[in-house]
Amino acid sequence: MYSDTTRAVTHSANQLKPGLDLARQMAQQLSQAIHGGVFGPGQRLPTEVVLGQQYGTSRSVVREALSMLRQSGLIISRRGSGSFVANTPTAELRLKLPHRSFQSVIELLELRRAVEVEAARLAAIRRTPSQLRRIRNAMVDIDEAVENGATGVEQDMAFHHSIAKAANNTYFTASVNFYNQFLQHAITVTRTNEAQRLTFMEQVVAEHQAILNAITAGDAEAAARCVAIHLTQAEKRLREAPADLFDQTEDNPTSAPN
Amino acid sequence: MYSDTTRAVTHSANQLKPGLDLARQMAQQLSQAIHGGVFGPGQRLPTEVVLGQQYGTSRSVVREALSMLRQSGLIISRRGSGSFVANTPTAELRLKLPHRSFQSVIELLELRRAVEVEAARLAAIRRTPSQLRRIRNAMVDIDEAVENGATGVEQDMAFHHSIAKAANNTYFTASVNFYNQFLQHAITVTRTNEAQRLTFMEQVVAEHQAILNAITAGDAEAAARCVAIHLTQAEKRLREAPADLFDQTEDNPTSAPN
DNA sequence: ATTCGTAAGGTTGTCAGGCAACTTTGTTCT
DNA sequence: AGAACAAAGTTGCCTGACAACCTTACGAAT
Repeated sequence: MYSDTTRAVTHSANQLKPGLDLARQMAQQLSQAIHGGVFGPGQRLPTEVVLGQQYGTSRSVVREALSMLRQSGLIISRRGSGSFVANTPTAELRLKLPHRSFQSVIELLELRRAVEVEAARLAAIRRTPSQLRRIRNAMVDIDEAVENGATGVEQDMAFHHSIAKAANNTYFTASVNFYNQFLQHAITVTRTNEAQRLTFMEQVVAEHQAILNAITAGDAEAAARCVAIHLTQAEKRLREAPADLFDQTEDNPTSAPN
Repeated sequence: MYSDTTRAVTHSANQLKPGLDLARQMAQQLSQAIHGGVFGPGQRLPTEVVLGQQYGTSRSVVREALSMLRQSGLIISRRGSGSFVANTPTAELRLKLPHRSFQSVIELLELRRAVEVEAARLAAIRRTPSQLRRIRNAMVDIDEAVENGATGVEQDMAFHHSIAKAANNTYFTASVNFYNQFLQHAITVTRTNEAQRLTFMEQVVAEHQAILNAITAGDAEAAARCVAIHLTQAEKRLREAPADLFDQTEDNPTSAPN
């Protein structure tokens, strides 16, 4: 039954540069092989010994490489049986985030704008009535929270989340959740900018309202435009926030030895 | 200088249930210790041998545990020096994706369009001369690969990667790399659609050329438009690919032994 | 013929020891 | 004091081995 895997040829180039990071190289190649379809979902891949022979490394390296893929959720290993490609492969986007650096927040905002503008465009077209209701409710929640003296940041996140969900595309919601997790701090900074708090909140409410109207009307282009404006303004508001709430250190050679 | 770590007592309970997943248990405990502040950012943790003694395991288990933490971005290991707690925490976006399902590929393409359109817009404005050269080279590489009978998928990925890089925003490059990892298979499917291979490639080349021209000219809106067209067309080409190259099954219990 | 048990082989998890490459520290020489 | 050198420490990688577990095949009993 396992014979088909044994005849699996050396699946192309398994050259490893002898220098360093042997395991990482191997993991990368294996990952590519899996994503490239060389090993289908559920399929058993060669044993650790065989992999070691194919790549010309010892079993230690193979094990560490497999360990990486395992932790990435790409494969599942079972003692006595073998390592199998996961049936629902997962991929991870790992971001290093000095999440107090001003520049990194700006860059993250740019990515957020890219994703949420498109999300809004799709949401305007695809939103179901109940999804539209959820968006509307989320907006009300923001007002409520602000009136109660809260920053409303959480509710703001929920608002954007509801829009992403209305796009009816799993990846958009996952991405938006991911980004916002880290923008939360930055936005909180903006909201606690007491000097301009009221005018800021007025702007935010108006911009949100415009987005909601566009999505309600089913006007995709308008929705996209409104979100773009909203996030551009958000960036502007962030730039006007007190700078000392961020770490200025772009790179910190002492704490980050190469 | 390292004396403070050596005097580090057995930092609480390092009991491991002897049964299974020894490395995972150890990684969990170490992770807890780090998050709990036992090991501060930048601090060196005990050597692998010492850890093995403390936890009563062999160095193999220690190395696998550290490998996990390393891949989680929690620590950084340097040969000859030791393993150190990372100072910049990382976060991960993890997507489960039935990567052969047609619908999921379409959805992923939508997200890709969102990101890469904006990336192209930024690239048109921010690209340095050398980055522009890299994009141009990547395009040439595609032609070359195709002429040599290859699918050119890898080179295509490199092309889009170079554009993302020219946006000069870390998060864009990371995201594009992330998405493309999974679209590689799908695009390979399209490219191996022999029936329409030539006409497809002609289209692709023309679309790439248009993108390059817009970025070269520094025309942000045109660049965005061209990428949007390119990816919309890519989706169209994908839809015309033989359907039997995908798994229709949303979940496949036979190939997924629990 | 089918079912069950058992033995054999294969595979991952863990252990043990060792060497090479590299880094850090300490010492000696100028 | 500064530079060159020696020594010890640490991770990356290799080799070999055994235990726990799974899979398969074969034979015996029903």
